[in-house]
Amino acid sequence: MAKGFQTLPGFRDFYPDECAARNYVFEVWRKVARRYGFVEYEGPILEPTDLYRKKSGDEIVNQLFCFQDKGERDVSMRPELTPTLARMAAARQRDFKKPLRWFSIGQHFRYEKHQKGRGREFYQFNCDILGEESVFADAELAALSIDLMREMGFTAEDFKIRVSDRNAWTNFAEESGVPEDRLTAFLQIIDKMERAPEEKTNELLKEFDLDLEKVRAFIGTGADASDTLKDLIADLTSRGLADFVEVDLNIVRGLAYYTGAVFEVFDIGKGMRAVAGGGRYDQLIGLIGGVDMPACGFAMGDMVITDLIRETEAPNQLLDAAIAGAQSVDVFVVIADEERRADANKVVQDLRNAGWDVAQPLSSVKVGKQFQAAEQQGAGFAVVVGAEFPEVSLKNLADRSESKCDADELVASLSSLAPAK
RNA sequence: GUGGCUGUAGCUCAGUGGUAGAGCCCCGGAUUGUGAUUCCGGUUGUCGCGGGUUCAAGUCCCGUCAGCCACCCCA
Repeated sequence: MAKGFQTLPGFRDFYPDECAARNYVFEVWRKVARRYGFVEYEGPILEPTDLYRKKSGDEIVNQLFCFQDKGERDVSMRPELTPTLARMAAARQRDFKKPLRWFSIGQHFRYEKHQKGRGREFYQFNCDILGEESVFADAELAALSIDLMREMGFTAEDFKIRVSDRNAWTNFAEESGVPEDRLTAFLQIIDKMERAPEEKTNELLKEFDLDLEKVRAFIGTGADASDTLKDLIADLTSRGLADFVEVDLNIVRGLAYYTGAVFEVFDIGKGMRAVAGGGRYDQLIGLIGGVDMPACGFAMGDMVITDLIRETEAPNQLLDAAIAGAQSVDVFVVIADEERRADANKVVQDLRNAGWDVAQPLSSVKVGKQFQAAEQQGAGFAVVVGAEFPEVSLKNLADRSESKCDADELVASLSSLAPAK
C-alpha cells in the first residue's frame, strides 16, 4: 500500500495507457468536428462564480469547486463551458461571420460524489452552432454526434439519437391548461416519467388536471408533434442517417433553458444511459452576454463514452489499437557492441531526423534483451549496430527477414521497406 | 447529502481466534551478437487507520477513512 499521498476523491491519474485512451477519444472528437467544418476554441478553467449562478441559480454553488482567490474574488473551476462560450461569443460577436461553428475539448470540474461514469474531474467535448435559428443547424449537430459514434466504431445496434422538441411540450402544456409559471415543474415530471413508478407520475399529473393516458397519447404522436421534428427527421433521413434516429418525446432534458429541439445520444445496450446530449438554447447568450443570438449545441463527456467503448467489442478493438499505436516505436536500434554506442547514436539521430520514432538501450544490455525490448515496444524494425560498423543490419521484426546495408544508406533502405512517415 | 458492499504484496485475490500466503507483474540468471516457451533465483506487507473484546485479532465488535455500486442530482 502506497504511503503518503493519493489523488483527491474523484480526481484521476492518467498512466500512459489511460492517457493514450483519453487522447484517442480527443482525436476522434477533433477529427469529426473538423470534418464538419467546426473550429476549435478554448476558455479559462477558472471563472467568476456569478457566471454560473446567473445561468443556473444559487443551488448550483453546491456542485461547484469554488473558493475565494487572493484578490477576494469568488471564483469557480468551470463545471461546464456554455456560459463561457456565451460570454465569448457575445463579447466579440461582430468579429465573426454567422453562423459560428465552434467546438472545444476541455477539462471540467464538479463537486459531486464519484461514481461510475462520473468524477469530479472530467473532459468534455462541446460543439455549438451560434447565430443560426434554422432547425437544420440542430440537424447538423445531431448528424455530427452520430458520426462521432460511428467513428469510434459504434453501429445502429449500439446507440440511437433520441430527438424531441421542447416547444411541442410547451404547446401541449398550454393547450392542456398548465399555468405558465408551473411549466418547469410540469416538464420535470415528464423528464422523470421513464424512471418513476406510474402511480407516482399519475399522482403528480393530477395537479395539472392531466393523467398518464393523455400524456402518453401525446408522446405517441411522435414526429407529428411539431414541424421542427418533421424537418429534423427529414434532414437526417436525407443524409442517410435515419437508422440512427428516433423521435422520443420522453426526452425533455431537465434544463430550463432549452427552447427548441433537444436530443440525446443513447446507449441501447445494458447501460441504457445518455452518453451525450444537447439542444437549442436561443435565450441563453442574451441572458449571459447581453446579445441576442440563437444557438444550439451539445456536449459529450469522456468518462461515459470510454466506459461504453470498453464494453463494446468493435470500438474496444479500435481503442486498443490506438493505444498500442500511440506507444510503439518504428525502429529499435540494437547496440550489439557497446564500443559502438557513439556510432549507434548517430544512426538513431539520423533516423529521428528523418521522422522515424526510434528507441535504443540506454545502458549496456545483452542483445537478446534488446530484441525483447524492441518487440515489447512494438517496433517494426530493428537495426543492429555492432563491430561491423559502418555496415549495419536491418531486421524486419514481423517476418524476421534481415538485410545488411551501410549506415549512410539506412534511412533510404528503411523508407523503401516501410511506408513513408 | 442517503444507503449497500469491499479494504491483506505493485496487481488479482486466498487465509477455521493460534508462525503472513498463492498466482501474475517486475528485476536477475540458464557459456559467445537475435525476439518464443520453459526452468532457477530475487525484491515487496503498520493485513486502510484508530480504539475495544481476548492469554492471543488479518479473523470478532465499535468508530473512522478510502474505493466501488445505487439513490439524490445531472449543466
